[in-house]
Amino acid sequence: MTPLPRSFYDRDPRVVAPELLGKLLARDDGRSARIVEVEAYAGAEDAAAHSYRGPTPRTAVMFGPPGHLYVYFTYGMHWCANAVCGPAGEGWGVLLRAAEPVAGLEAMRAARPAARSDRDLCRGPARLAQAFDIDGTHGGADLVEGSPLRILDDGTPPPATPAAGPRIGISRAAEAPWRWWIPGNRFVSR
DNA sequence: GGTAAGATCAGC
DNA sequence: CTGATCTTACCA
Repeated sequence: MTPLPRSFYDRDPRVVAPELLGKLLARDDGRSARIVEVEAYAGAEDAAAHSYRGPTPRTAVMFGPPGHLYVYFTYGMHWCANAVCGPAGEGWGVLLRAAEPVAGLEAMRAARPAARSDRDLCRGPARLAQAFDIDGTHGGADLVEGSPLRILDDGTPPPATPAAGPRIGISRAAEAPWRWWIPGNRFVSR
């Protein structure tokens, strides 16, 4: 159970994303969930990325050092979380789209009263953020040390053959197959 | 200064 | 399928 080191994140998000499958998102209060679905966003070469047109106040964290959390607010009500990747300045990141709850389910249920079953606790990027009580205050949180949030390696390897396909909910660069998930996993959002 | 679209979700 | 709800970024 060791936190992923900074070097893990310091690579292209299209390499990092599939390797994040099977890792554990964890909070210092005991909540943890196994990551089963992710999407890569590739900065200046990716028209679907928030960072596509360069840094803005909102996306500043994406252009900072890797291994930090880029949290954004969307649709007037939802927070979503990304792991910043690559060298500072690239604007690369991996959106955490879905996870399988492992521990601290009580706290997740309390954070997500709308969830109809445990399957829905972390099934979708905004649900995942809500289950972990992630919001704007966690923008820039260090996933390696010094914040309540971590991504841990418990020895579970990523799938040998992850499923891949187009990303969800975007209109530009909609063809790029930069979404990865654990094949057959029931906690994947789609 | 106005406006359109948005890396979504829940309920009908 | 649609309404909710509001921030950001882009354009005039």
